[in-house]
Amino acid sequence: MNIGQAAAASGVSAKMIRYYESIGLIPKTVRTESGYRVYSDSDVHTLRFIRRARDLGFSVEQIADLVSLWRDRERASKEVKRIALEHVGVLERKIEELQQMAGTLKHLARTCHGDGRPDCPIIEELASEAAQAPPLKTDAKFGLLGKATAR
Amino acid sequence: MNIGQAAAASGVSAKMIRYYESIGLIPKTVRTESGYRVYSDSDVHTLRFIRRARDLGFSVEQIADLVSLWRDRERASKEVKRIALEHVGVLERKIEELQQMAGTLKHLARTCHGDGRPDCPIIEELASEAAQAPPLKTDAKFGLLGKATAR
DNA sequence: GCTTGACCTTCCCATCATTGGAAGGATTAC
DNA sequence: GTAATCCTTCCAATGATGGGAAGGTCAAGC
Repeated sequence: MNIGQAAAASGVSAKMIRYYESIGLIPKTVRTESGYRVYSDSDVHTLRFIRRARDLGFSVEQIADLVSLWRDRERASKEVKRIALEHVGVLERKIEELQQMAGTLKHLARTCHGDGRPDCPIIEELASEAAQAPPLKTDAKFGLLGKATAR
Repeated sequence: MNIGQAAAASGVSAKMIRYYESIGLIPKTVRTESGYRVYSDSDVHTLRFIRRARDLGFSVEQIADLVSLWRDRERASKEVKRIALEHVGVLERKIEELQQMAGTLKHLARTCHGDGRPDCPIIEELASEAAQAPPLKTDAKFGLLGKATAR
């Protein structure tokens, strides 16, 4: 079948199939005389595998590992589990971070009238001085020069 | 002060300060004769405001709105609250999505031995046929042609 | 046989926020 | 004066995806 049909059957867009091929996640396919890519049911199966992993938030790099583990009949489930749990850890850290953000904002919104008055705790909090301005990445490769460099 | 000092004082990297200037999030600064950007304490205040909003996950576009609302003494808190709550909604949808992913993976990992044996429910689930392959975005602008186009 | 329309190809560009680096000029410390 | 550190602009890359142009191919209908 052609790429469009493989896309429809796998749920991975034709664009992405070509991209996955270009980065080596999937091998180069056979082509017709005129250059059309040709896919087998087995290829579609692989694409569907990839799509599921992607839907679970795995990165392309992780997916590459999972695909090769999938192909390896002798694999140890230990490795798969390790990748999965590592990813769970990443997801959970991200969740916590978002929850922190949402919590802060909800709290601020709760104390905001939300009417026509200009008073707004949300803005006030954002503008407040009481913030640590920690990990910085400036152009400077070393700390600030001297002391009274400011003007 | 110079950009490096403004960066250190605000927690926004020099790179990002220039970027924010280039996209118009912050106005162009005064320059010294030799072209160095010069920042005031007030500018640093703005940058810190921006950094906080960014830390709360607001997009640059939203931050631009928040900054202009901040500058507007006559603003209605209603608008600020609307932006904040809209963002909370986005965050919560994202959280739910990630929780779904993490939940599925944890469930799969729980049923995986994680030892040297090749049996692995995680891989099996990813490879299973039982998946809907719905919303697709192919190159094709219309559905598949005819019926027996495949070869 | 020829047109038409849907499909395929490659190539480039854009996203979003951020970082990295190169090449070169300015300033400061010593 | 020199070296270290800062600044400048410009270009590129990230990750995964979509948009679109320019052009070739295929199948159907006339």
